[in-house]
Parts: sequence; structure tokens; C-alpha cells
Amino acid sequence: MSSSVKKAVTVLHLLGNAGEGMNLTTISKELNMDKTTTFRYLETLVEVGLVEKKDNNTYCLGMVLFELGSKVPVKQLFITKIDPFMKRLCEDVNETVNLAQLYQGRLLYLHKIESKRSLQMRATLGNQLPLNCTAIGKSILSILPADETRKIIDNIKFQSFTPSTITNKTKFKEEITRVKTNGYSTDLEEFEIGLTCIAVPLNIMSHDFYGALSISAPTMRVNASVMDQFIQKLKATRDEILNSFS
Amino acid sequence: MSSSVKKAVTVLHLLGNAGEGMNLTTISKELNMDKTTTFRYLETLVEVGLVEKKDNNTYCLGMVLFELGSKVPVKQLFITKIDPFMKRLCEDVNETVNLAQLYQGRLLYLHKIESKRSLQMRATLGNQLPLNCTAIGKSILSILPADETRKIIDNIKFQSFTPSTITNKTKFKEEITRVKTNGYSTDLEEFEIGLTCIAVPLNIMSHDFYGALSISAPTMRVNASVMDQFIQKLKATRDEILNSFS
DNA sequence: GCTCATGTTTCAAATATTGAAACTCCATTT
DNA sequence: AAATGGAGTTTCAATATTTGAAACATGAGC
Repeated sequence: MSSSVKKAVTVLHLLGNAGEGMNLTTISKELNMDKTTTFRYLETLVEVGLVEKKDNNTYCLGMVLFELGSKVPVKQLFITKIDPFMKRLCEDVNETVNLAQLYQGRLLYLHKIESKRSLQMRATLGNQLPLNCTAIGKSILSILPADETRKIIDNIKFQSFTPSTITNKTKFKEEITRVKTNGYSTDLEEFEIGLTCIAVPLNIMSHDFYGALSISAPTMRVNASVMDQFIQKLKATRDEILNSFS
Repeated sequence: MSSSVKKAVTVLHLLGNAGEGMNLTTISKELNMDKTTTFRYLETLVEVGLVEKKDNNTYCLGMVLFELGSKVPVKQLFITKIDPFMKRLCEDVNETVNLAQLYQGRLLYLHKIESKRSLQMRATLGNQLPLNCTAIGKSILSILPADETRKIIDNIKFQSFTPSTITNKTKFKEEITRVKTNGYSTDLEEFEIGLTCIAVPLNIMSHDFYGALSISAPTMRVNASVMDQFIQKLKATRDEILNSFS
């Protein structure tokens, strides 16, 4: 139902992940939508303020999304509360810090603090990031109730993004077991060549929150000792956050 | 074009202004939309995560809006920067504090800090708040370039909300002149019976920002001396904000 | 065990969306 | 200076979606 609304949302996700403005042709190609159709969606979205059209004919997310976003009840307080911890971690490690949760079976990025020297993540399929090759995804799967984890893993379409992507269900289950044991997860260029991520699960019981906190950095800056530092700092930050909620 | 996308956005605005969850019947009545149609829009919006359906069959804005909202480029920093000043003012006066700007000819509420004893504003038409009977609207109109102000005033449909609403264009122009002289604007139950608002213009030149800062409170709590206090505190906060940007 | 209010599904009629093609505009090349 | 190519925009008939009246389902209150 209402396929146009769904497509419009796909456009929003694409623009949201893009980082910078995109032009009509690029957007229509990324989404496999006809140029004309894409054009009209964009014009409509601009008209209602969900998208902004710059002078150079590029499109990006608009202020009305900001307005609506700030009206989402309850949980905004939640992120407001976690934000300072993320900022501090970001300044400390000087890499990008992410917070995500599972929402309706998919990864939802709640908050991101970009380090000044962060590199742009690639504009993905516009909609959802994969569970099987992101550190955040693995961490979240490691803390869900066992039957829910199984259900979600059964639904994963193990799409391959790089040669390192885990595409085998059995191997992936082993990986999740390992994450459970270690208390952290990694993504070593499994989603994008050159990008390494480390995550720890964040489970705020009192708010029924199942999420994860991650650091993402160019692989070239993450040697074994840096990786170890990141893991320790993530765990420390996680504990501080948990403390602030108890 | 894409009327379904537009209607979906109307639903979002209604839910955003509602404060609390709304049920299907109420939403369809407020928007003058068929119950069936409304139902399907809501289901679609829930499916994409822009709306959340609670157990008691009420709908409210969903987390995906939060996610997208936090990805709106540039200006989020902007509001992050103003937020502390608004929080301080809110704690000081113990009433709700609002920040809005003009966007594509309409009022866009960027940020709201609700005092603990705030009363719920009524869920308006779901989309846009009127320029002619809100303190914020008047303040913004008082600082725009003269020809733009004229153009906007010419487009206002002077809808009446209460007996005090100014519905005469000439009188309204006089009111704007008064606001220019005084440096603040008021809404004395012109939009909603029982609700008084006071606003000051906020013009951040360096960011090409034309907006306003307001306090809204139940009329019964705003006597002449309180009103005077509010005006002074709004002006002081405005100056602090301007200072932080220079 | 009714009754009413609310939410949900069905289906044909009414309407909006789609994409190929054509057109415009602007920058670059010949 | 004309020709080429690339990007954005408009047109229009074919197609697919949306719409709302009516019927159905569910559950709370009487």
C-alpha cells in the first residue's frame, strides 16, 4: 500500500546517508527509479520541506525533517542523555562514534558524532544497513533473547559487500557466539573496503533498549594496539552510560 | 503532484503537534480524510517507521523521523548551539520556550523546551501555524526586508481563531509596525483562548537566519508585571545567543 | 446479550502515477 | 560559431494505485 510514500521515504534515506547533496541523475540511478519519477518525488519533497534543493541543483534533507524529528516523543530525551558520552568518546579517540538500535528488525542509526578527520561512509542502498557485516549489527544480535536472534538471523539475506563479508549462516552464528564471549564485535572491511568498525552492545534494561555503540575508522589507522584501546574505551563509555541510567 | 506524499506529511505534522498519541478516528476527523484512507496512510507510515503504533491503538511520530532529523545537514549544529540558552530561560521562567524560523513562507518550529507545568497546545490543523496570530509570526515579520514582509502579509489568509484574532490587513500592518518599535510581539489569546505568548525576533546575520524566540504560558499566569519580566528575559537571552554567534 | 464506538477488509470506480519521448538550457568540443 | 553531450524539466496516454462506501470484526459498556 501507498507505494509512493514508501518510495519517498527511500529517497529520504538515500539523502540521509549521502553526507552531501546529490543531484537528480545520481539519485535516480542509485534507486533504480526513472529520472522523471525521481524528479517529481524530489519536487514534492521539496515542496513540503522534507528535502532542500540547493542552488547547484543538488538535494539534501530539509529542515522540516529536523522539526518533525525533534517532536518524536520520549526517546529524544534518551539520545540527549547519551550524546555527551558519545561526544567525549569521539574527542578522545578522534574517530566517528555511532549509536544504533534494532527497530522493526532493521538497524536504525540514532546518533552519530563525526570526528573532524572522518572519512565519508559510502552512500548505501538508501535504506537499511546490513546486520551481517556491521559491528553494530553483530553486537545487537549478541544481546537479544536467543529466539529473537535466531529469527532475525534466519531472515538475513547474506548479501556480500566485500571479499571479507560473512555470507554463510553457520559461520555467522559462530561469529555471534564469539561476540557474546568477547563482549565486543568487529567489522574488518566486511562492509566496505578500507573501513573498520568496533562495537559494544548497549542494553538499557529500564528502557527496553537493545542497541550498540561503535567507533568506525579507516583501517589504516587501526592497528592491533589501537583496536585494543578502542575496545576498552567503548566498554568504559558503555558502563558510564549504563550508570547514568541507574 | 504526489498528493499521497503530501497527505502523509500532513499526518506527520498533526501527530507532531499533538503532544500525545492520537487514535485513528481523531486523526481522520482532524484531517477531514476518510477513515479507510487515513488507516492505510498510518499503516504505511508505521511500516516505514515514520510513525509508531502503540498497544492502545494510538499513533505517534516514530524513531525513523528522529534518525532522519538528526541527519539534516549544517543547521542541526545551529540548534544544538541555541538549545542551552533556551533550557536556561525555560528553567528561569518555568514556562514553555519556543524557537521558530520562517521557511518557504511558513512558520517552522525548530525547537521547544517544555516547562514541567506546561499545558498542551491544541493539536492544530496538522500542518502550519498561522503568521497573523502568533507572537513568533509577528516577530519574524517585523525583521524581514520590507518587501518580503509585504509579500508575505499579502498572502496571509486571515483566518480567525478567537475573538481577539486580528483579521484585518491594515490593522495587522499597524501591529507589525508596533512590534518593530517595541522590539517584541505578543499574542494575547489571538490564537487560542487561555494562551498568551510573547516573542522577540532573533536574526543571526552570519547564518542568514530570520527567526524568533518565544515564551508561551496560560494567560492566568501572565499579569502585567510577569509580562514585563518575560520581555526582558527574552531580550537578554536573545542577546546572549547573538553574542555566542559573533 | 444487546448496542455503540472503533478498527479493519473488500471491491469497483475514480484518480494519480509512470516512463518514453521531446524540449530546454548550459557547458564543452569541434 | 555550430555541434555535441549532459543535466534538468515538461508532456501525454497507458497503467497502476488510491479512494470511499459498505460490510465485517472486535471489544467495552450498558
